[in-house]
Amino acid sequence: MYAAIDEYVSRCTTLSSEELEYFHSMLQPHKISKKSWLLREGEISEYEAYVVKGCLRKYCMDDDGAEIILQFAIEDWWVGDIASFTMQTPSNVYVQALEDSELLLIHHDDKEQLFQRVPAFERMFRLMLQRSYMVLQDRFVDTLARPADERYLHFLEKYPGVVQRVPQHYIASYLGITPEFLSRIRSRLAKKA
Amino acid sequence: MYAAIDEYVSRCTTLSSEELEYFHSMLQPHKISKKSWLLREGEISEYEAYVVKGCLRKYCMDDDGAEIILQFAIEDWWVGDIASFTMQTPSNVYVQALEDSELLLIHHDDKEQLFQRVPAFERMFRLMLQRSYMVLQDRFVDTLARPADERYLHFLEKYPGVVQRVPQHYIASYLGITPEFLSRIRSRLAKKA
DNA sequence: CGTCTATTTGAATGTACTCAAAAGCGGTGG
DNA sequence: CCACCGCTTTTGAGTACATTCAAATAGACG
Repeated sequence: MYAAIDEYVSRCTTLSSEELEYFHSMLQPHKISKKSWLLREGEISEYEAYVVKGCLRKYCMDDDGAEIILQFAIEDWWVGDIASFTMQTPSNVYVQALEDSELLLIHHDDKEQLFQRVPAFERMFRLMLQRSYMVLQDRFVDTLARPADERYLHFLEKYPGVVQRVPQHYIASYLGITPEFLSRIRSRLAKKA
Repeated sequence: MYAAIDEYVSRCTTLSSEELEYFHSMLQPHKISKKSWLLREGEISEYEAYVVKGCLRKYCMDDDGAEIILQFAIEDWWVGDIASFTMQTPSNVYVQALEDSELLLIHHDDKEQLFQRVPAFERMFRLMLQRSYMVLQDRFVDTLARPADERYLHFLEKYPGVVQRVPQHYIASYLGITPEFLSRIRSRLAKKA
């Protein structure tokens, strides 16, 4: 259960076995079934989730009611609404399972306590956040500077395995295009090869 | 010199006067003249900058050599390349002054030391980063979901004062459109009113 | 005043969208 | 096991938002 997350932590920092055990005690194993939500718009995010097994999506609604996918989270990713979680304010995003999934949840209050007791975690989560920021910035630049077909190819490279697991119209949403247009892109690419 | 940044810090955390003084000792006042760079692509970012007075832009180049503006930084903003600064790797962004500006710089090593000595700063910079992340995410969603004319109006609301200080084609770049198109948007809006 | 850069305007083009309908696919129940 | 239902993907035609290229105009600065 904890092998993968321990490996994750060890890439950021080194902990004593007591610290690691304390960390484990803050985590709540949680199963979530396909299509159910971990968080909905308007709710206050109590937990952040580490994905042990499965696949989720984080998305928001624009004013026209269209969904915009912000993140896919598969094994070894964290997912949550940073804004709602840290400020304990109503969320404007949804987090939904795309497959039956196994998560490790950390509660807001436990995370604060963890930071107090083991400052190395404050650092770890700061580094995680930095990484998320860089990923988002790259994606933003990509979206502005590249046409949709290139963005799709980049996506295939960056997230191998996700395409096979996720319905195509979600990928279109992630890329910022309509499902119809992604379909056309794929058929064009298929012809070339 | 330090009044504004102290106010900034006090919005995040409370410090003793020794801690505050120690913080000041880590900051280097720095003047930078219009059109010169604080950081160029390929360089390793040594400093992050707090803007006391003036205006800067952070931007990157796409593969076609077109500039994409990532951030404007005016008074009371921090600016820097998070990726290059934290990982001490070559930057892929530029930070350039758009006006003669006064900055307070913090060196990478000094920031690390600051985190060691005053853990409250680790927290402060994590909160700053969280805010940056949320701002970027909002902008990203805006860019995907909204047409350019609405994005322009949002920009005017969110950053009042920037439009007057910054050449229009930079704003177009920030919005992810061509200068010609922004010009048309503005003339359309002018007709309506 | 002249030069250089920024902005505006025009015409043609392209990328991506909308709406509509057909085809494909997967799960469920008879 | 097959038939049916709902959802996803594909295909087609018309459209819109935004771009490119070119040229004219306006502004800023020495």
